[in-house]
Amino acid sequence: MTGGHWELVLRDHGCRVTVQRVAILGALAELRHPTVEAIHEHLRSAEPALNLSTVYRTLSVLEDAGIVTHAHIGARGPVYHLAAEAPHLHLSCLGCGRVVSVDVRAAAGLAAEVAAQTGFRIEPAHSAVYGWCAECAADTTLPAGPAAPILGG
Amino acid sequence: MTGGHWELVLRDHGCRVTVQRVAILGALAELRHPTVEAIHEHLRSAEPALNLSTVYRTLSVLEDAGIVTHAHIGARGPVYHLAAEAPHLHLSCLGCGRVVSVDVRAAAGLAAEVAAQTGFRIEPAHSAVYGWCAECAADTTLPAGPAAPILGG
DNA sequence: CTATCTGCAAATAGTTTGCGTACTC
DNA sequence: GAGTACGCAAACTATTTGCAGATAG
Repeated sequence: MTGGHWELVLRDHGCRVTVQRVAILGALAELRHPTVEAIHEHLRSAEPALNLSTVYRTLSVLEDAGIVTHAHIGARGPVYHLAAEAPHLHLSCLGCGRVVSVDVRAAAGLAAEVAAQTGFRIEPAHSAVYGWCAECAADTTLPAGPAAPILGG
Repeated sequence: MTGGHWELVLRDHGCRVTVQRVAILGALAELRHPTVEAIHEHLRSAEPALNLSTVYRTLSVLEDAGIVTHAHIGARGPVYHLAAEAPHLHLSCLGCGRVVSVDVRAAAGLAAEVAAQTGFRIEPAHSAVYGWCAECAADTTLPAGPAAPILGG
């Protein structure tokens, strides 16, 4: 995950190498599920001149190149991560907002059931499933959610 | 699903009854997974003076009252439906954008697996799973997605 | 009659785009 | 040196808010 590594990745995908692109890839490797704003904020110290619109444009370029993907998690807008990461399903906590990842294999049963019922082929890696993380589920002061689980267990 | 029905529902939840609220509830019953804009558009003929901001405010009120819920499906923003509908999991097609519903029971296996691995308690009814509907999955002219399924089957 | 709701218009937040300069190859 | 990317500022879209008149209870 050195700067040189990112140069190779960019070149391999036919992208020009720029300071901004390497910095943004570095941020993606370092942060968990950053929003556009989070990436920009994270790089404020290292690259003070980095413009928010450049972050948007760069993410778009990196995504087109297949280096990066995004998922829609909650109202906070899309979050980005490296395409090379092991594909994972995003669990978004309705209480604290944290995002937990699980291997897409956990969704194998769902995929089979959905395919049988509707012919729909799901892409777990692109998806967000909402719910309550272990801590928030234990917190009875939170609104409705945890008190009335839809599925037993 | 008569107008009178919605009056009762509103009163039962401590809400004032207005033409706009009844109309919006009617639209929610009629449309599948409407966005705010879709509701507004649908009611254009019946309630030409209905303002978009009223739709936003009304949905917020109805949601606070527990009559309506929303789910985040794709980049198109939140979609709304009646809380009384059978809870369902939303499948959002990356190709054509259509939303398919399946019973939350399809996610029982996923819920158990995720709970065991991470303690996370999922809320399938609030969630969106992306993928490709039967038609789009068969369409080889579409980008990346359908050609490379992550999960076999 | 009082409290709340609605329509209108302006404000705000998030994202995209045009343009001239700076940088990569 | 040619073509692309960047920073800046303005445009655009989606959503929220303030206010005065209209409506429900």
